[in-house]
Amino acid sequence: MISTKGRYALRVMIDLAQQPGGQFVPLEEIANRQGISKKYLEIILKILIEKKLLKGQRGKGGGYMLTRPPEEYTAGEILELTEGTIAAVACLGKGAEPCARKGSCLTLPLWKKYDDLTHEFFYGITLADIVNGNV
Amino acid sequence: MISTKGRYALRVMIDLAQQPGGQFVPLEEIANRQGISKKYLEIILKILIEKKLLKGQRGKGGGYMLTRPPEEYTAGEILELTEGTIAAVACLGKGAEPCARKGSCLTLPLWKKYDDLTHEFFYGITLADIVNGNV
DNA sequence: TATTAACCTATTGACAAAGTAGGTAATTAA
DNA sequence: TTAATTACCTACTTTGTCAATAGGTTAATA
Repeated sequence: MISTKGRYALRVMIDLAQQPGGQFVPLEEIANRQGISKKYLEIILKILIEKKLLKGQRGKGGGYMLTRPPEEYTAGEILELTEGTIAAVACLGKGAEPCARKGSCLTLPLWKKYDDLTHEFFYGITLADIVNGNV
Repeated sequence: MISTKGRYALRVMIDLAQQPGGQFVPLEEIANRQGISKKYLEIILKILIEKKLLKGQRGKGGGYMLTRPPEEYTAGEILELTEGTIAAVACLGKGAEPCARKGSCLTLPLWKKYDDLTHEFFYGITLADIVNGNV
């Protein structure tokens, strides 16, 4: 299940995509609009900056800004970078230790198929799609 | 993410579907074959019995047995009954309290679409499909 | 120099996941 | 009738993550 981290991250990115581009938006504005605690948002924005999805600027007139146009972000990218993984089962997660039953596991094909489906779905949707109501 | 509860439940159901029908299989056998602790399996089997997916019989010659033919169980049913829900986000889970942002949430359509996709996928696969390698 | 606003480290409380422990009740075979 | 078998039941523990809070530091601007 997608946690608040990923869900809030997506909402923040959408929020920023809806603001006039090329200028910084303070955290406080985003937090107020989205109804999310400022302190908690900080943590999420920090991740998004580390992953180069956003850039930040300190001091007066500072805030946060997208680093690319909205059509160049996918929902999959945002979710995977904030959640760590979007795999449905642990054995398919990033950096999972190899499962001993791998060769004989009858459920593995099922999880693999679902995993592919999930990735195709979320990586096929851009921020622009969401903002423009094409989803 | 699907927890061990749901994943083990699915494996147990598959295991039973692979045994000769019409006779009880002791928990110990299942646990040994699947490499799952007996005590933990008990908890999972208890749920499966409450939900009528299995029946149990005590005493010598007792054990667990499917209540229907394998083609009449879906993966979705097994996962949803053991996990509680297979929704990707809390606001779509079973018995979720209504979200205040529901009307204006741009991410809701995304989650809803993924939720539909997920349900279609798992409810479209039967135990028989899995056992017969059709997945 | 005061204000704004991002950045940083640490801590907390609540909860669930995953599993353990030890006993009780029912069924069958000797 | 007794012993063996096996499901069933209640309670506990351990570990970890989620979600958030608290309080301070650095950088940029007016």
